[in-house]
Amino acid sequence: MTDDENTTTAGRIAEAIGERIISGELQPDAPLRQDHIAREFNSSHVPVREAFRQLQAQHLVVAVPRRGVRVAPLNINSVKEIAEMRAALEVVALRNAAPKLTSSHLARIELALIEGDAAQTIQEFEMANRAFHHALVAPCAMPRLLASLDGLQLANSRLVFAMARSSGWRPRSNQDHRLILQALRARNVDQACSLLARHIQTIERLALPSS
Amino acid sequence: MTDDENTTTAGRIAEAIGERIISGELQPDAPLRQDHIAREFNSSHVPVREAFRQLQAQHLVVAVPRRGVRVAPLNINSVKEIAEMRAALEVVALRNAAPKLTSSHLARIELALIEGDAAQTIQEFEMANRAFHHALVAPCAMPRLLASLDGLQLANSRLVFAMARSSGWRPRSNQDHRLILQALRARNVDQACSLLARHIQTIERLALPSS
DNA sequence: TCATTATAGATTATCTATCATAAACGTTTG
DNA sequence: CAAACGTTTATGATAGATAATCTATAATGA
Repeated sequence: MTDDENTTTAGRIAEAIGERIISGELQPDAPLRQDHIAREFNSSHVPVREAFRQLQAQHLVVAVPRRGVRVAPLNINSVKEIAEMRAALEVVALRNAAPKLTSSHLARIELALIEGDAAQTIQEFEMANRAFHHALVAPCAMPRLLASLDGLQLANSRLVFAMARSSGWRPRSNQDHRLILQALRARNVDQACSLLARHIQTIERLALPSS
Repeated sequence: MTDDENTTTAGRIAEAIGERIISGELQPDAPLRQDHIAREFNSSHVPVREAFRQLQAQHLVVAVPRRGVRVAPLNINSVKEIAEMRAALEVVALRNAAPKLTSSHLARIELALIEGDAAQTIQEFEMANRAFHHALVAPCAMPRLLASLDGLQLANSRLVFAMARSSGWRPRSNQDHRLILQALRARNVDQACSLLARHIQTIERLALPSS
């Protein structure tokens, strides 16, 4: 879904470790020892180091010279930061995607919406959520922007999983998504963008109920 | 200024190659052979491959499996893409930075402005330009957003250098920057944000005078 | 004849295995 | 508490193996 870098050993390792970090299987600040990982993936330390550089660029690990890499810490401030970045960038993307939206694009968006309704676990819900937002902006044909948004979505999922782990989780409504799709079907781009921005802020508010 | 990853060999190589790509010394689509670069930097291929992964994350090179990496192509569409991303993100950053701006921050912004006025070459101008925009948003204390903006600034510089190479360059006015600083001194954040967004769009219009 | 295809050799990316060095860490002393 | 020592670990070098790609030449067919 995100990247098909699974052609090289380094890409495979980066993808596998990245998934573990996002799912929470690897805890924040956990050290990643390169020869342990190399043994696990039946490789040498060279592709492992390449994978570390890739994960570092995604902000999933932090590297300190001569002390290796650790899983990136989770700090509550990044919830707001990521939400603000997503709100700003997804609106730009949607505004560029809207004129190119075909009925097949709309069908794909609706499919993600329906899958979100059917989600029973937080993992299923997050997968559908990512699919919805991705389908919404994919037609904009701005590769750099889409790559940024993919990274922000992954970082957001990591935060969602971490918070669900401490606060529990119950199925949520997709009413926001449904209204956005309605606005797009009505060709009301301004409303769709405004709903999208507000929707992302809402997610942030769910995360920080006190503020 | 951008990153102090010069503690490791891989970081040094990535920085050096990145500068060559941005300056235009390395042409788009030029192949980067890992053992040539290793010889040049008196290293083995291991840190070179790490540097490639880092440059790939910055969109400065593209890698195709089993065929190595090449300097990323320059396409005219990315001018608009980068301008839109910068406009959206810098406004977010400035809005978060404004409440924290001290007089020392304002002095640093003004210094970059004055250095831009004194710039005689496009290299000097771009350096001052980057310093201005960086100083403008740095106090927002949003590390992920600042990293994104740094990458976008570098990509923008690469496009500016490439276009100057074909169309020539003459010193430009910093009137936009001056007005933004004035608005900030007057604590008029809304106006500063609006001026900043328009300023970035203006740069895009300079790049594509036909549209 | 000309264009296309097949083939052989050279180049190169990718990765393994092993080793060397130095920094960081933990433990045991003085 | 602090210094010394051994262990662990990151970083990188070196050599070599494999396989994919590229180039140039030869062969084939229209």
